[in-house]
Amino acid sequence: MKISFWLLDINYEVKDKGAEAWLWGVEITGKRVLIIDRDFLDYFYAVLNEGADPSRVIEEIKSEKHLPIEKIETVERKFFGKPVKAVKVYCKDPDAMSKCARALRNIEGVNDCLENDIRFSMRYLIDNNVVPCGWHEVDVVEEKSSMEVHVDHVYEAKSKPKLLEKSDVPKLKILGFTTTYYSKEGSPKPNRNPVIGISVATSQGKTKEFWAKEDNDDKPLLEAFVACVRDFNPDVVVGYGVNGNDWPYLTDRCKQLGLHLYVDRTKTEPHTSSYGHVSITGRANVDLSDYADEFPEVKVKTLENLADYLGIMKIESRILIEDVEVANYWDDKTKRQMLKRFSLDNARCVMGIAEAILDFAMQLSNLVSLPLDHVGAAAAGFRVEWFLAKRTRESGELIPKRIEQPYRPYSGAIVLEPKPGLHENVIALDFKSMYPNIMINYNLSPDTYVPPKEPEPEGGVYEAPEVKHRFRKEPPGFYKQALSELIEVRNKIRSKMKTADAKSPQHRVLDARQKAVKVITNAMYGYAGWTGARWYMKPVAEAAAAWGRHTIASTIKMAENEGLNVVYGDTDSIFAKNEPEKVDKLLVEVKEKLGLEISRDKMYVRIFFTEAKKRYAGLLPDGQLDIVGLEVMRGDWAAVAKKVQEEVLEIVLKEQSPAKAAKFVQDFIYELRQKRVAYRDLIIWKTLAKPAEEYAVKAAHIEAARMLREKGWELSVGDKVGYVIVNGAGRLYERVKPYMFATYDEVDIEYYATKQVVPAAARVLASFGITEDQLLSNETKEKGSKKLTDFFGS
DNA sequence: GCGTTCAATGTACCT
DNA sequence: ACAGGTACATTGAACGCG
Repeated sequence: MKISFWLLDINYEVKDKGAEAWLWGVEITGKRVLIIDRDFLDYFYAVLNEGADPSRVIEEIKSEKHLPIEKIETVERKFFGKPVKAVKVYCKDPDAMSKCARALRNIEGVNDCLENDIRFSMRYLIDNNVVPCGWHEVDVVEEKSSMEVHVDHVYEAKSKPKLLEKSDVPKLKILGFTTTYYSKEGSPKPNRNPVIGISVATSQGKTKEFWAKEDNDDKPLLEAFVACVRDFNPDVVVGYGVNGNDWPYLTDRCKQLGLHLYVDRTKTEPHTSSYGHVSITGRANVDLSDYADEFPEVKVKTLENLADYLGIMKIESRILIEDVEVANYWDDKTKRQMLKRFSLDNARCVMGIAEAILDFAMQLSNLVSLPLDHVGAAAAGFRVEWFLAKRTRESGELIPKRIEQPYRPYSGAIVLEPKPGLHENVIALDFKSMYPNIMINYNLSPDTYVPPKEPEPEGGVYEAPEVKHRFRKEPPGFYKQALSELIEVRNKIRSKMKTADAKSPQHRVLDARQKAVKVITNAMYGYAGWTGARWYMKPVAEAAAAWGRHTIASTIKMAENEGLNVVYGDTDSIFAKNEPEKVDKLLVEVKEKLGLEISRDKMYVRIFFTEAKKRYAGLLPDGQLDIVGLEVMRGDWAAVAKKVQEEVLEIVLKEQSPAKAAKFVQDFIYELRQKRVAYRDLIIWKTLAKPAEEYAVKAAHIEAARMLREKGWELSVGDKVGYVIVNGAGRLYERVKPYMFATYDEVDIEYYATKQVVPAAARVLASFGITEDQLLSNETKEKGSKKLTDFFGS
């Protein structure tokens, strides 16, 4: 029987007869299925020394009778572009591969063993061209089994699944949840604090709540939650921060209570796996917090903030409850309803965010071939790496071992000194995908690099400016092939998108896919220079950067020769006074001489540069401000300062009246001193970037974190701490309090005036001769006194 | 002993 | 745990003074 299925999850089971690949999927009919493939043998390579005799090595391997080796064959492969002979060693037990590889490394003639570190599931996906979140066709027979598996059919595969062109996504059942723990003081711990609530929302628009009774006994609610999951039988389970918090907590708590957290499709419990994600067999467990980085505009990445940003639930419409307050809300019967509402709303937010993110997540999973539950947890470097690993099947490249390389810095891009002040009518020109195109044009790749001592190969080399690294022109390298394909695929998707209705599901899927392709394309250069990369090759990254510098420097020269006035530039962009005919000519000349495409990007009616690089603000034709690098864009300044600076920029750019802006600042400071600004606008957020003991100096946010810990609130690396500066003497770090522990009365308003609002405003206004002192003086509030406008006009 | 100076530290941003 | 280039606030030790 032939069936078509969409691959949701993969795992493997080791049985006496060997390992089985378990493919979990959704049939085209909508049936949920498990397909078991018992016909795949895991393997690794023993790479031979040059000139070694393969048959002798094979004899020796065969003599190692104690090793669970099933089959051996000689093969031709490539390693960093060089042809090598290797012995492919098949093992029945995937878990014994590393042991085998270690033993075979000692055999004479064996240079090294490779790919023993590729896990069975990934091996299966790569070798058989089976792709997560993709459709396949496979021959199967129904399995007569007594196994308790929560799907419509269990099949045994009678062929290898064959990838289909079909690119839609089946209708999936999604379940989102949030939890509430009860702890009077400090972070909840599974060994002492019960789960008092779990709220659930599903893709079918239903919600469910499980709350503890008066005795706070969580056993019944946990049992009810498990039953709810099994009953709904979702394909995808989503939450926010679930990999690090909820799943470990719930698993541990259930263990304490003697319960089984059987939320999967077999009867196993959630378990931590690759990249720290939690695996739920037969379902895709997706932690939405893994995708928060896709939204850099959101600075403090809480569920509430992300939902607000995505327009799912506006924060103003909500009652927010801090962790510190949860127990109080629960204990106070008059407030308990608010806590329940808060939790349910959060579950709805989780479902809303899932709907916004899952398309992208599935396309990313499909593109790089990491299962949906792995791909979010995998860092950018690993996503690129698996994308490349997947391509070794065609290229015959062996996958290198991961070797931690010593860090060796190299020079990167050029940033031009901006011409400070206001400029009218400026155009930004930029190279699209500069590094990827450079890597393609000059065939920069780990397998095309020609080390200095090697003679120039036939067919010639490209030699990078300044750094002089050489790369063979032919054949096309591993990176070039991958990048060309990515760029071509993205162009195809984008042209296809134009023919699809912008609101159609097809358009959504295509847009998600082109974003996934873009992310991987843009990360390839960084990957090449990452010391943790399997295909790390510093000369590749260094040469790309050198060609980038050459490109932008040449472009500036051409622009100036053309008579254009270049006012700024960074890496792959230049900003110039807009003279359309000259720009037209430049675009053509650059393309001709450099073989790279530069195009018009943003047009600025007016643009303002400070004296610093990477910080400017421009007025766009539609009236929007484009603010870059300034305090407005930063997450570590109090909202008061950011709001004032934004208003100042608005006045300066639109009305061209620094005096009016200065007046606004003075008035604002008056309001600030009257304590009329919202308390939350005074909070400063900073990330804990390392463990407490590793800090060499004292600092405000570290001190605030210490105070939280003292009260039992656990913080870990990567967490953001919100604090305010309070009245008192001494260093800044001696006058800090976590914002939930301080009151408005304690706040040191003068700090916010002199160290937040005024510097942020002065960053802009200093260019117009307005000093911090002038901004701080409140003389405009006194009747009859001279106003700044008297000095500067309006 | 005290105020000033400046390199080091730490975070977050830009492309 | 993709790269390097950059700004900026704050700390804290070195420095200068007499």
